[in-house]
This record gives sequence, C-alpha cells and structure tokens, in this order.
Amino acid sequence: MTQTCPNEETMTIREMSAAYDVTARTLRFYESKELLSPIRDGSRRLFTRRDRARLTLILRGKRFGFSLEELRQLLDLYELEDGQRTQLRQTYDIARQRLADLVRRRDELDDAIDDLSRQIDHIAEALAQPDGSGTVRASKG
Amino acid sequence: MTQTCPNEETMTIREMSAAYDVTARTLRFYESKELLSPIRDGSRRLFTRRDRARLTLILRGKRFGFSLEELRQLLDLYELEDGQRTQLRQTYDIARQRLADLVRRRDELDDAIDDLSRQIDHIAEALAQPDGSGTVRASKG
DNA sequence: ACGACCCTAACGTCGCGTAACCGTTT
DNA sequence: GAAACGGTTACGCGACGTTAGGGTCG
Repeated sequence: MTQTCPNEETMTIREMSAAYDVTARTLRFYESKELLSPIRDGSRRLFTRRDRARLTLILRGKRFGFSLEELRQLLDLYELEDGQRTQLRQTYDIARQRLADLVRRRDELDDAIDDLSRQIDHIAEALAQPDGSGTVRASKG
Repeated sequence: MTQTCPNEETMTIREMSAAYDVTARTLRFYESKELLSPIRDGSRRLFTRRDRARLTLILRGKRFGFSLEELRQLLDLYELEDGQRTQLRQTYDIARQRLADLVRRRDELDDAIDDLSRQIDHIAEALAQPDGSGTVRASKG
C-alpha cells in the first residue's frame, strides 16, 4: 500500500460508480470536463465529499435538462462565493429559464403522445378491417 | 435554363426549407440517410410530392420520438406494399412501443419539473432572507 | 463582375459507450 | 498466474451545425 487511505472521506472510482449508479467512464469524463476534481493517490482518483456534493448536483441538474457546461458554470458560481447575492440571483434566473424550457418540452411531448395515440387507434381500426380497404395513407394534415 | 421546371410539382431546397421550417443542411442530410430522394436537375435537388409526403411523416415521427433510422424503415414499409397486413402489424407494434417510451419520458419530465420548481422556491426563500444566512448549500437529498 | 443561390466534403458538437491495450495490486 | 481493479487513448453514434471552397445563374 502506497497510501491506502489518505482520508476516510474519500471514495475510489468503483465506490463512486456503485454509489451513484454511473459508470467509471462517466466519472472520468466529468473530470475531463472539469465538473469533478478528485485528488490523486499516484494515478488513482480519490473522490472527496466535495466531489460527491457536486456529483449530486450534476445528476439532479441533468434531470432538469441542464447541459454539463451549464452545470459547470453553476457549480463554479456556487464555489466562488457561497451564498453571494449576485450569483444566487443568476442561478435563480437560469433555473427559471430552464423550468420554462422543461414545461415547453413537456407540452410538446403531451401533444406528441396525443397524436401518436390517435395514429395508433387509426392503425388498429385498419387492422380490424376484414380486407385491405387501403385507407391507411399517412397524410391528412 | 437547362431545365428550369421539369414538373410543376417540384420544389427547390430553399422552397422546401421555407415550407417545412428545416435547414437546407437537414434536407441534404435526410437524403444522405435515404429518407428523401429528390430528383436532380444537374446537381440541384428537386423535391417531389413524394418527398414532401415523406418529410411530413418524418417531422411528425420525430415529434413522436422516432429515430431517423426507425422512420426510414417505416417509410420503406409503407412504400413497399401499401396497406399490407404484416407491415401494418409491425408499424402498430413499433408505434405502441414508442408510445410507452414517450409516456415514460414525460413522467420523468414531470418529476424533473416538480423538483426544479421546489429548488426554485428554495432559492427564492434564500433571496428573500435579509442577510447571507448561508443556508443554500445544495445537498440534503 | 456581382450577388444569390446551389453543390460537395469534411470537421465540430454533446454525453458519454465501448473497446483496446497496459500497469498494479491481491 | 490469473482476476480484479486502476489508467490512458481514441473511435463511434445521432442529428445535424458550421465552415471552406467552388460551380452556376441572371
């Protein structure tokens, strides 16, 4: 053992990927994008509490539709000066923007679901027909 | 004019992109993926009614969450022998699969929207605080 | 000779997955 | 000596965007 445990709070890449259900590749990728910055034990990565906090935010943020680049910027803002009014304001604004985007996306998805449901019903009807009365043609609108 | 108008029904790439609100690049890309097959006037593309019908389906399909490859297959099925039972069956099955996917995605989106809304409320509270009582820290989950 | 339009070819983007190949530790 | 972990490099996908460079009209 060169230095098996420099700090009880650190985790190996395996432990991280198990704990957060992401691949090791993803963790390395996030490091390369400067979203995480694990310390090193030789060549091996050791992820700190800070990395874990950031990863939590990253994974959440992704669910919100943030891009990794946007998340990096947000994390850096948090890091810079925590609780600072201006940054918080920016985060708030960006978050509200995102929310609006998500809602818009969902509405589109709703439309798509309605449309596809109707299409499926039409196909079902056509399938129920005894013979090829050939009225399936996809146009009409 | 070498052959300005071989058919009144054809459209140039510009006309297409204007009519369907897609870029010329997209149309060329779709041709390269064999989703469209415009005829040529020299090197220039002329899009036929058939191309337009297909593009309509493609753009719809994309809203349904179909990939271009899936759409190509579906279009080819339609083309092959219209109204044929087996193909219709396949289309139906694929469409139902897609629908399930879309619904799952929407549910996730709903969750994300709820989460983000709550986050925004928290930030709003923090912003309402008179001083930096520093309780913004993103963890807690 | 000019702009407006067209073309092809090919690299850039995003978020990783998936090898491939190598070294170290157990 | 082989399994199980770690590492780096680098190509692949999907759906185009984006130069770069050149041809063809009126």
